[in-house]
Amino acid sequence: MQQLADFSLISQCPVFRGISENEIMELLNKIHFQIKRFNKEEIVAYAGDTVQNLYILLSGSVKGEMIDYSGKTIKIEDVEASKPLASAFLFGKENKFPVTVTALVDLKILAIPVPEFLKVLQMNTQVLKNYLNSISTRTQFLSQKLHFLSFKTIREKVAHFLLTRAEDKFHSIELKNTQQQLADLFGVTRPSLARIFGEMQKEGLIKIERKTVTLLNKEKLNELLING
Amino acid sequence: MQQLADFSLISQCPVFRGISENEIMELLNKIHFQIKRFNKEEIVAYAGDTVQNLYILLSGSVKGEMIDYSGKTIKIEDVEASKPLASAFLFGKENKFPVTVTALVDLKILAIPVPEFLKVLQMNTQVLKNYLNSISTRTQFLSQKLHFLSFKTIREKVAHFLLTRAEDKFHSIELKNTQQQLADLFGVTRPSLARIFGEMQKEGLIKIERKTVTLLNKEKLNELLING
DNA sequence: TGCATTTTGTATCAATTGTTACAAAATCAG
DNA sequence: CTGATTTTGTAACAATTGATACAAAATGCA
Repeated sequence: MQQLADFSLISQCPVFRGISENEIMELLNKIHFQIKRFNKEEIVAYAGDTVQNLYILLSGSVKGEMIDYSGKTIKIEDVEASKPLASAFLFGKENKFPVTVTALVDLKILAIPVPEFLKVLQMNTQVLKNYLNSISTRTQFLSQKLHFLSFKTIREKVAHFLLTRAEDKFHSIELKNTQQQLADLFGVTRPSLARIFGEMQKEGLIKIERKTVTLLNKEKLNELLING
Repeated sequence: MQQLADFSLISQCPVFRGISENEIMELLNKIHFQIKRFNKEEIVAYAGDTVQNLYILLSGSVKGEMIDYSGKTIKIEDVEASKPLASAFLFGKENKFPVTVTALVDLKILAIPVPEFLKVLQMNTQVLKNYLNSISTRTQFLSQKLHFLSFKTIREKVAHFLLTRAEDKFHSIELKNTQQQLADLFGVTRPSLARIFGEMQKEGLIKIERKTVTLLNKEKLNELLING
């Protein structure tokens, strides 16, 4: 009975999405795995530990923390059921936990050893696709974020943001965020962003009315990205 | 004969590393693939095209370029035989060429359709491992770079760099780069970096002799990362 | 409508970094 | 060793952004 509930949870995990509970049962019957239980506050994995299993949180939630050189901990992120832990760190050169993982409540974790998970990937095309899509999407997200961070000045970030939003043909954009939210997105202060908006408006690059931004000179906006 | 030369090239590609040419022949016999030829200057793929094949450059080299809004092109990177093209963009939400790919010389490309490549991944554990390792390593590289960029001031970057290099126990580091190279790594100018080194030395955080940096106060260096 | 709250525009000053320049120190080749 | 080249230390000034503050404008709600 307990097992049945688990399978239903597993099917909600991104890695097993689109697969029936019966199929999941069949798959898992063919491999070795463990269901581990942790009590609240118990440490699930230490930062630096080699990742030897795919861990899927079946119930409860965990926090990820980094430990600095003086021993203090800094919280990084929370993960809730039924998501995998460190799924981007199963393979590759640095297949180690980037953070120390601690149970926030009593919880259960499905642990599939990497060699067994490889078998699953080879047995089931859907799981293979799911996993490849998941880590690829993550890579692409990081790539975009990195590209965005490569713009150093606020002007460049704004120009890139506006040109990306405007696509090819359109010349006006509806902002759905406040300046504060945009500023957070760009990693700058709100007054600094407002200053740039004001300057770009004075220079005739854009026109701002309420929440609508009109691009008056796409060519010059684009030059901002290239030259500097 | 031509085919044999190709297989030898394929075996040097990261995705097929560790697999004998015979095995590669057997694998490829079971799937559909194409060997495409492009003339110098011919466009292999346009930015935005959906990536529908795994492309492996068998001979020659290509350049990747982005096209900006005014139609100008900016060179991004070159790829030479026998590397894959856009291998991180076969899957995921944005499985599109991030750049326009142009042949630098006459060249040959092995094109394996994604569904066929999935079959290869399921038939051969080594290829599966190679591919997972390759995109995971890339993700981890991007993660680290992103983490590094999250440090805003030069002081933070230097502190993080020094503490990471010093590991846990050691207190001195041999710099193997010039200040100029370090400055490029940090994305700052050389005089700015030198200024920070000077300041940190005056404050008693570090001591610099020739190429040796001694960490005099790890705790304070660490505080730089937390507080600011 | 009228009032409270949120958002925006703007100003001033401080902090950080870039730019440019130049000389001292270190390294290298002959 | 010596002279040429590279690397480093440092200074003065400009440019950019952050921090803080405050009023005007917009928005939301009773």
